[in-house]
Amino acid sequence: MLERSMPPATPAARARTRKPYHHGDLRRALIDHAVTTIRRHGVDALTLRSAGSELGVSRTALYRHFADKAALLAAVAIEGFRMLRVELVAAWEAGGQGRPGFERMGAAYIRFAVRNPSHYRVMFGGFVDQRCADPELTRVAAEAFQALVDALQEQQRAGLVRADDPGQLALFVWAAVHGVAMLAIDGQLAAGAKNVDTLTAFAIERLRTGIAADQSRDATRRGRPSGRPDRRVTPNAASRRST
Amino acid sequence: MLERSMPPATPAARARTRKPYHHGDLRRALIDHAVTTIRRHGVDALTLRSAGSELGVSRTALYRHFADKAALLAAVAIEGFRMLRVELVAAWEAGGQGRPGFERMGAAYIRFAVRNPSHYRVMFGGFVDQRCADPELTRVAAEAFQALVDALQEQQRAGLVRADDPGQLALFVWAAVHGVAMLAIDGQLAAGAKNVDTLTAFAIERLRTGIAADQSRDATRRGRPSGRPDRRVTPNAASRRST
DNA sequence: ACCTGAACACCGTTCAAGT
DNA sequence: ACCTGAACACCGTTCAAGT
Repeated sequence: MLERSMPPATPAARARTRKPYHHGDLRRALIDHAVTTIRRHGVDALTLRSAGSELGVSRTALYRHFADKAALLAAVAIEGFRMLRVELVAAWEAGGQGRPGFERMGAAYIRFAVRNPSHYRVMFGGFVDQRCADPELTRVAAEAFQALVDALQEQQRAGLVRADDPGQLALFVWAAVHGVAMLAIDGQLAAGAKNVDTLTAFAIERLRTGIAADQSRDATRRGRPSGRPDRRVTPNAASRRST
Repeated sequence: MLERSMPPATPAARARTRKPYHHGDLRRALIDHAVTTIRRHGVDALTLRSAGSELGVSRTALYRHFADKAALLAAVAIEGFRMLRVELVAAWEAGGQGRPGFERMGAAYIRFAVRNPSHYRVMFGGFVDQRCADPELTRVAAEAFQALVDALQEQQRAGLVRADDPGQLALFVWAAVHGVAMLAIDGQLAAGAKNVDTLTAFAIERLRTGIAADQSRDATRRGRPSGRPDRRVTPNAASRRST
């Protein structure tokens, strides 16, 4: 009764401490339920009615937290992009950047998709309509993409990656890794993590070769030490991605 | 009346010449309607009821031609894989095989997706459940994939592509080109065919570099002429894809 | 054979009504 | 504020009945 008569001042603080009608944090529970259901039975099996009854609330209670079903899926996608960005940056830095960092980053991308197939499917499955997408979703997606652009630009400065437009390079790398991730979570590869890991390692190595600065030739012809940066790089071209 | 009293002997011939109740070829019309509707309003907008009323038949008439809605989508996917394979092989041969053939093949893949986004989305959107998929769908998908494997193996024999497992190589190449295709048809690229063409050309060139046999070094070190095949190739490893 | 129309068991969403 | 229950306008699918 006391905490009810003295609610916290800010909405954020209130959201953290409120004691709702029937549920602790229905918004959170709805997102978790969506993730679990999609993982177990596919995105078609996610219905608002079953979600409500599963969570012990009415089947319209969800409209207190989300505008509609698409908004619930958008929340899953937003959470996914945030997680993905964190894991990509962590892998890049844990690998000490450079070439091993790039390899770890690629592996981290596939690992994220395999461990969070529900998030990944919603993020890239086209369930959130492009035209009326949540601006927050657009933002976090761009931020995750930017982590890849940043890594490529740093490698360009280190002379590891060829001096093409970093935006183009990033789109290419993302497309390739995304394709492998889809193969992995769609069960198109023979069952078992072994084939996924094998293809992942193979793909990242071929990718790295494909975008590598022409080291062997350059190193031979110009005798430039590998630590010396190649200044033909045009980092500005990457900061604005064509979207 | 005469043709009714003397029906053709085989079911196939009968299907070709029958004069149905209300429609010329309802099966064909349903597939076309599905493709048009998906292109214009997305796959969610495809309902059996609207299809029926649009085509002037009852909303259950479709069950005479398809087991259910998933079977209709499977038919779209099957048609798509057949078309894709034909176009891939045609591009490979029109390019005179080898390196220009490979480049044309990659461009043809993206072009197919851009020109037939409905087919492409159904083929790879996960609408056809993996577990109870039509065996015909599995077959035509494998045949389209095989066109890529064949092209890679021929390039291996010609010393153009490195001597890795052709199945792995094909999975990697397909994943990358698929990712670009998805970007292209999902409107993730800035509008206009120019950006699609630019990214396509860029991706194919980086891909080719990534999977190329180590020509420059080999040619220099071993002095082997480019026409001479590299016999380290293991073509057998590719004929059975891990599925 | 091929098609119909009513019926069944579902959906997402809205909204007046409760506490 | 937050939740409910009835109602609305949809689905895919089944099936006895028509021609």
